[in-house]
Amino acid sequence: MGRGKIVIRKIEDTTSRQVTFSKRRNGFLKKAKEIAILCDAQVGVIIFSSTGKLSEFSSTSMKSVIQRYNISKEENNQLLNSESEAKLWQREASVLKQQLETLQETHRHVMGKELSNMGVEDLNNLENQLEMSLQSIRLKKEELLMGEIQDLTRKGSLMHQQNIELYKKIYGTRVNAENCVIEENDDRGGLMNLQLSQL
Amino acid sequence: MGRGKIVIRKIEDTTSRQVTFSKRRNGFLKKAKEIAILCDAQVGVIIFSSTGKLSEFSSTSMKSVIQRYNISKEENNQLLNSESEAKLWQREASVLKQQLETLQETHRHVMGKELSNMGVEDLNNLENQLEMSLQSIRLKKEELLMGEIQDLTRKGSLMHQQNIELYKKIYGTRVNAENCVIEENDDRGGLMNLQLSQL
DNA sequence: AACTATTTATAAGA
DNA sequence: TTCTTATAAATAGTT
Repeated sequence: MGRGKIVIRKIEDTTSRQVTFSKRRNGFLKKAKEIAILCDAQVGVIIFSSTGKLSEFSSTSMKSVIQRYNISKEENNQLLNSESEAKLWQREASVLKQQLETLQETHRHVMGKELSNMGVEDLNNLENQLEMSLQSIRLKKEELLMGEIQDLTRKGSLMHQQNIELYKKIYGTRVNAENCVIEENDDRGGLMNLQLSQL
Repeated sequence: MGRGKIVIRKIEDTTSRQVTFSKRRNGFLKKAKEIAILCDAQVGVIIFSSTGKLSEFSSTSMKSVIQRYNISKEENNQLLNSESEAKLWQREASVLKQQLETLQETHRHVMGKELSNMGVEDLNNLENQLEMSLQSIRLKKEELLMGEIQDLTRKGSLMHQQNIELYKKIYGTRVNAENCVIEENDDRGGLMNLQLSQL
């Protein structure tokens, strides 16, 4: 629709492109207005020129058009629009904050702080709980220590055995292996030294 | 541009309106495409017909157009777009969740649970902490109980005094007030009964 | 969904 | 940018 027919491809000449943009944008926005009025449609148009300048038209507020668009899309695929997503995370944060604060208060009580607004009954419960906890903890500690002792004992025996073997290798069968064990197996350090000094 | 000139106002006839909408929408979307290509513009078009049907065109993704639009608007007024707001709250929730989980683990340890991955050193610290907590709690409990005893004692004395006064009123000055106190002030229940039975 | 007379948009030029 | 104008494109009313 002009002096000559044109093909629809990017206009390379910058000036020409900007002139065409300006003309067509006006026509385009006019048509947007017309269709909105004539056909009672809700229309939103956003145009960024190649120079980055924003032009827009919306029959109702752009926000409401975009919101309706998002809702429309949301129905098709289960994607959330960022607005309701924001609300969702806000709620999530609020719930977490509440939980954290509750737990923090409980924790302070357990640490023996801020006991002012607790009754005797509460204090008794807390005391009993902590005593049970202590019992568990001591049991666990004992278990660990016992394990460690067992482990050390096992390693000690092993080393002791090794010592005997080494002793045998050095002194052959002439010496009774048992003779090297002077201090019995409650001094593994001594055995170790013996082992090292003999090699 | 048709057989006759028209005025731009809502077409009241529904069929006619829908036909016109359909024709103009096609032309409109075509023009949107053309300006995007010819002028290298970023274009977003959203149209809801009067029957609620969505038509759209966007040169890049609609999301990116709307985002750019929001950023563009954001520069004018300092409002956050809901997308970055969502990210903000998401980060907040993530931080809170982390804190909560850490505290929950600590709390479980304090409750004597899940001690498996703790060392002897950790268990010792925990034990000491809990013993200190217990000390605080017992102190507080004692304090409360002592307070309660004091309170009861005070109330008891008051009641005792009242009893004496009441006794005096009934028997006048004939009887020495002190005689009514048979069981001394370590049995206020008795005094109370005395008071009630005498009235 | 076609047709077509007419209006409208706009390309090129000034 | 804006105006002009020849012409392409869109479309109102009709079939």
